[in-house]
Amino acid sequence: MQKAASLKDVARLAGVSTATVTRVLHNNGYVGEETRARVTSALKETGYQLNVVAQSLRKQQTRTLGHLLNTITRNPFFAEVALGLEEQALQHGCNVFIYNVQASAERERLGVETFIRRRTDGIVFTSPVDPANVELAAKAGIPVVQVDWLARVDHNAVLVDNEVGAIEAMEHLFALGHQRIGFIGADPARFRHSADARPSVAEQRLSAYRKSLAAMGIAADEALVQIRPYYYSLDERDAAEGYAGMRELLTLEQRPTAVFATCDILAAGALQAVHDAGLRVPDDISVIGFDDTYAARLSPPLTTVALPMREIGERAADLVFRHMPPPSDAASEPDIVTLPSRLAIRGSTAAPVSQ
Amino acid sequence: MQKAASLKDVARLAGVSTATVTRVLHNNGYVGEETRARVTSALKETGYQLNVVAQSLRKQQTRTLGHLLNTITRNPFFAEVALGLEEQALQHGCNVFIYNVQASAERERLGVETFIRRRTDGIVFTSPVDPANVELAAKAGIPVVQVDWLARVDHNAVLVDNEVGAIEAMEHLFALGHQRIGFIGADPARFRHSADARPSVAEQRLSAYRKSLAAMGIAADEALVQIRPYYYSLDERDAAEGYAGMRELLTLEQRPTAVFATCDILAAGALQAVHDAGLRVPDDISVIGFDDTYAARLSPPLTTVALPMREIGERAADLVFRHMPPPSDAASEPDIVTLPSRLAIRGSTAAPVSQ
DNA sequence: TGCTGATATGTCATCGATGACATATTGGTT
DNA sequence: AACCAATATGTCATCGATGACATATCAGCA
Repeated sequence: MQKAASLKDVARLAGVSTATVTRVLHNNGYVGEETRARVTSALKETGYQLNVVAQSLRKQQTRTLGHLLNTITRNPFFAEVALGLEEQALQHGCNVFIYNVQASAERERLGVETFIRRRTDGIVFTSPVDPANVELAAKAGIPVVQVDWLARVDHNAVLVDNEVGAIEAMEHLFALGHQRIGFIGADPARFRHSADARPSVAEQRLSAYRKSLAAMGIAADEALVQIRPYYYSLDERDAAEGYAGMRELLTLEQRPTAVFATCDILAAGALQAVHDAGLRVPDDISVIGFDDTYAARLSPPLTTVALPMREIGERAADLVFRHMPPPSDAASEPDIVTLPSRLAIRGSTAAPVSQ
Repeated sequence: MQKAASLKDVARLAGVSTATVTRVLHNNGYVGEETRARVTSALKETGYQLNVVAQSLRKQQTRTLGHLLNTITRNPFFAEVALGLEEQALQHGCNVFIYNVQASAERERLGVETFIRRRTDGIVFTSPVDPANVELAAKAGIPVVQVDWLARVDHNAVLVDNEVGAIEAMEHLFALGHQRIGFIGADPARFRHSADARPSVAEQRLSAYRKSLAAMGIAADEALVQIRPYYYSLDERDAAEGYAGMRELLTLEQRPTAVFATCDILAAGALQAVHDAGLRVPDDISVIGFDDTYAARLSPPLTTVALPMREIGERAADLVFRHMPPPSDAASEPDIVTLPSRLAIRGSTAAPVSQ
């Protein structure tokens, strides 16, 4: 409960000046053998712990990152990103401030202002809500990194190529022999930010589905495309949408032999629908998911497009540090890193029964 | 990119002293009508943002909490707690530093020291690894709150009554008419911290299972108790353990009509085992889980003991603030808050088929 | 002897905000 | 006229660490 010792206290105890204590602490400059010993023992005795607040003020650097998380309640994807970010920040001696934005542009703005006032050395936006807020941070001179999605290419970003991932998923199904492939996904319109913004994740996955079919010369059948209202709530609501989507597909006169769901929760709901219809996965119908949230790793195991979540966070941290002043060399140009996804083949996909 | 304006800059622009600017900023003391206007417009013009670092140094208060998370990779339980904590901290104008401990006592110590150096106003341990680290923080005079588990009762804590929760789960099964109830759970021995420490979560749930049976006058049958090695990894490994545990139970000559699993992932694996054995839940066998992670909310929906995760985080924040200096009144005594769990009855439990 | 460079240590302004204190100007009261 | 309280604003030490700079000592060398 005694207030913490300051440099001055240590200096007094050791009978030296504060400058000498600093020199011992950081092991630079000249310090006599005997003096060093006295200071060291004084440090021990007082239980001195550096005051990082004072240090930050003096050095004009807080060794702190701000992480704006667009949680949309519980999203394991983002939690994993946060972990990677924190891990990597630690490597650089930085700590991370968490700020849950909850899909609100207003809260996101508050978060940015908080971080500006706290003089964080960088800000990471995981799924930015409003591009204007990214701009706000950048204008304050703080290095900014966007994760998962970006509206424009003016700033650093760590992305996943959703299109490639989706195409690989489709090609996996093609390779197994599927031709009639259903789609269950979120409504892209709900996630469009502005007319000139880059396509949303939902849009990318849907368009990749269409492109894949076209590339295979398979005629598009809109009856196979189930666009569902929810996305990213990641609980029973979304599972229910996946369930409903699959139900629709199963009632088709000529039902699909495989279904591509744009996220694991939708896929999980879809699996249940198959099961409840008295059919079996993957014998009667294959299901493939996206994201590799651990919903995919439970039972039954789901084939899915795995995103390197941890690594995304790590790379985001790296980008921040590359752009911290003084900007390392040419680091004034925005860096855009795109990481590959990986197809995790589990038990929910197999060759179709020949008809 | 221009460095941020300071109070002095604003003062100069407005032609007043820094004291006056402070008064305008915090709206206290006397400020003339016309002066206020000049200052206000100077604030606007410079885009002034308070330097919280300097403020913290001066006020000897950082408005910052440290959150030590014993993640053990991805645990949605803790993520939800973190959210509640952050949310509530925000209400008090505080931001939260995240620190992932990854089950390492050494890393936990580093985290505590980091927070001491950063002079956080409080530290929350979610599932502390080593009680000594809690002590370390407390000795530095920082209010400490333990979440989920505590070794001794010397410090504040927010807990859930695992025993009551488990008993309610058992009583739910009894009420449905089950008598022969299996158990699948973690090995308590793996989670014992020290001889004199309070029982671990795993121990509490197991002993509640035994007590419930005894209270009903049902003879204990150790063949029904499946103690499995893993716990809290929350991925396919744990699901596999649940699967294996259920397999064992199903091969019993007289198999249980219901199974109590001490976490949802074990339960999820168990469900799969039932399914693969050609049996149906809940028709042939009931399964009940614990925690209400969203593994329970997918498909098929799982009856489970729901923990108020968000609220746990919120209460933890409250406790920190109650114990921040000056300690509010009698708040020098440790506060131990125990929150109730809630039985979330979903589709995985039903009356047994009469035999 | 006097000079140089290496070694050793102290002084102090600085980072930016705060608030106690001092000072100055009112209008109103006895 | 003298005084007081309310109003208005400025001065400056302080929080703690840092590092530029000044100073001091000493060994080695010309």
